[in-house]
Amino acid sequence: MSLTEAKQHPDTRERILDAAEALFVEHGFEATTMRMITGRAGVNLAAINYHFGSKEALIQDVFRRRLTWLNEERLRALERFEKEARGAPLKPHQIVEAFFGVSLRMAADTEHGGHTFMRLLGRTYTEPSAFVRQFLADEYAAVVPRFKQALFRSLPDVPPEEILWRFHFMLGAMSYAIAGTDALQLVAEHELDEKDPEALSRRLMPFLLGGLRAPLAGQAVKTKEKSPRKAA
Amino acid sequence: MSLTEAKQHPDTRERILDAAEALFVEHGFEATTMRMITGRAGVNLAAINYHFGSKEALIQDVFRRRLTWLNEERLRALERFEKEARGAPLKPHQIVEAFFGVSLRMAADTEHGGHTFMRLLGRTYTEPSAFVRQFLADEYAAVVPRFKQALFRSLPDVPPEEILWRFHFMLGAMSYAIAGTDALQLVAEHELDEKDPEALSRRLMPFLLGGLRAPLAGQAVKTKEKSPRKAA
DNA sequence: GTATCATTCAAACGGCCGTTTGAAACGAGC
DNA sequence: GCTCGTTTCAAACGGCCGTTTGAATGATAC
Repeated sequence: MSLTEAKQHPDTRERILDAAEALFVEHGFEATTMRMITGRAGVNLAAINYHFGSKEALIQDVFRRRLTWLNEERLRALERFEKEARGAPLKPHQIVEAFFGVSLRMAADTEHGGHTFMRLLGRTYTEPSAFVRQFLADEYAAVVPRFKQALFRSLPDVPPEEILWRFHFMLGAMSYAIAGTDALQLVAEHELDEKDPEALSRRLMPFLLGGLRAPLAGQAVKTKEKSPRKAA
Repeated sequence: MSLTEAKQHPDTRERILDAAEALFVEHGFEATTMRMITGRAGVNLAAINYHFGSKEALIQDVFRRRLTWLNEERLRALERFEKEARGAPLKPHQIVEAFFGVSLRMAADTEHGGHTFMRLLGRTYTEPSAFVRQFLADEYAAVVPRFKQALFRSLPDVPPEEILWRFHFMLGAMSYAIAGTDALQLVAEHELDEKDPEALSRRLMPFLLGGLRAPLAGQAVKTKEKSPRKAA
């Protein structure tokens, strides 16, 4: 009874997932040891293998816990817009909003770990480990084709291949934006004002749309001409 | 003499740097072991500690070997434009060309390892390891303020803070673009055509410029609503 | 109480890590 | 030839890795 003063164990699994998530962001998968995780979580070393089976399985569960919901939410947002449109092609800003807006909203949640997770996710797109990449590919299998198709319909004048590249560029911009302050300090030696995450969305979304709808590089843009400002 | 048929050792240091560079891209710093590096380089395990002192020092030398030149080249390109301009502010596309064009040109060099290095560099912006981040900050100390100043002058109507963020977004887009095919396969399950690196430049530069010059989010760009939310 | 199941624990396992060592091999100058 | 400084080599070092074990503990139902 009174022997254990703070020993309460409010779901060992969850404590481990939280600790692992934070440590993976800080140090990466390989550099994060089981002893670091269990130490931070305040549980026994063997708890990871007992509850998850292996370190690899733990990594996958860290992603599954939030990524499944995130992708479902992305699809729900897209479908909401498509319902509104009644069969008409969506506007680019709607598609961008459905995919990246949902992500940024999760990144804005600093209370329940959404921010930490989105940083991890951004870091992981470039993660080379084979099994992680395979895992991500599976998790995205349901959502990516839907957004590709929506973009193709939305921008019929842009070659599909070009659209895929720009989608990729947008992913990169967002990931850096969220992984954020770390790399940013390279650019701005002093803290860039607030952590206000809604502000990030206000900054990032125009950039993404500007890039997505930029004129194609059909011919050299370099000439002295005055870059024909095309109105949307 | 004829005893050694293929034993020729064309600079052990260089062989180690090449092997390490490639392996760091594939597996990350932590997951790449000295034995993997020396094995691939065909040199003795102790050679790394003999020639570089430690694994950490090797990592730094891998970067120094190319990054110093890259940043000097970036500065040279910027200064060339500034000389042309005779004191007038540069055009955004010139600044972007000076910074990112040089990078993309190095990424286009698949013969001498420039491509491998740029992939590593992109991966490393999000690298959390403290000493790597500190090292990068030092290496960029000479070049970043120059480009910041050029951008501020080039876009006097855009708040400096906004410019820094957009520079950051551009960095992210480029890094993903170069780190490239790996994360891209998430989006395009089949190979995206060529590896032609000049094509990447043709695709990326319009995107970057479109993002950089996108209208601010001050007011809604879209006709529908005015997004009355305003705090700042 | 006793039996049953899930969970926690301290301790140990083999294996690979980055690094060090001392001797062997090499090469240039004489 | 020999010397001397540089480079390579096989072998070993202590230490930490992810995982496993078997016993202790807790909770639940009878």
